[in-house]
Amino acid sequence: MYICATMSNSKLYKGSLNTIILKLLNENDKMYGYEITQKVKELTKGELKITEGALYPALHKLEAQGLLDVEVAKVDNRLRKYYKLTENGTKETANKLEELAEYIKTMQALVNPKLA
Amino acid sequence: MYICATMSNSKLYKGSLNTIILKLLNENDKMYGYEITQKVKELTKGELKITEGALYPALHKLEAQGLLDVEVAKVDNRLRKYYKLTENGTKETANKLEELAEYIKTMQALVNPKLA
DNA sequence: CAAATATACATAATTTTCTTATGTATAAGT
DNA sequence: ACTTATACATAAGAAAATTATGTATATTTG
Repeated sequence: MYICATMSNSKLYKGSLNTIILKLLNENDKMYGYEITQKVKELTKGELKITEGALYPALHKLEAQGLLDVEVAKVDNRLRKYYKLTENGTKETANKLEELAEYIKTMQALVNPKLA
Repeated sequence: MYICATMSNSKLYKGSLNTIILKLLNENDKMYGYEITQKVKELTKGELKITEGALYPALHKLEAQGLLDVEVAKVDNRLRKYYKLTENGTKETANKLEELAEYIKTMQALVNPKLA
């Protein structure tokens, strides 16, 4: 028997995954997919879990948009795909971060109008 | 000829609409749909526009979930549907607001780890 | 040493939640 | 008269997740 005690992966509002990926790559120069999932888990103390079904398609799309470059490596006989920001990716990171800040401000105006 | 000068309705991250609706009803006791769209526009100084295609289905769903009660009124020969929180709706409002606060904290941990 | 867990990628089916487009109807402004 | 505002509604489509699988190698553990 198994009693589920986990908090059903507290909400990742749809639309913020790209921002997270770009920001992490902005800080860490180059990362591979699995590393990103672990980093997010670590930084949020387990609050947020990036699922593979969301992450890998997102990485592929960002690459297709020219925001990321890929470099394949073999470590311990296992494949790794290192992603890093292109020039446009760096610009887009700034945009996304501003968008996020704007969103947070907007939501606070709605949810906490006294502080606005 | 028409040159579009609008900022393509600055991002509403998917998942936050219910929070907004519940919070507004928590503050204003009872509101009707159109009123909600106007209130959001006002509070966010035009930054956020709730589309009808999103709002009405959301209201219907919240009602179906037992979080809202409806009361139909006729004002100036026009229909209005006033929504108000049920008891469960009030509880869920608190949950959603906590969820939002959590999300903002989480995103700040990711995007601004120096402050964490 | 067999089994389970961790590392590392990937994709398909489905669900959720929007946007866009359309429709109906009345009231008020120009 | 025509446009804009008020007030509801729904359908089609898009976007972005979740969930469920699948493959493969390495490491830990009982």
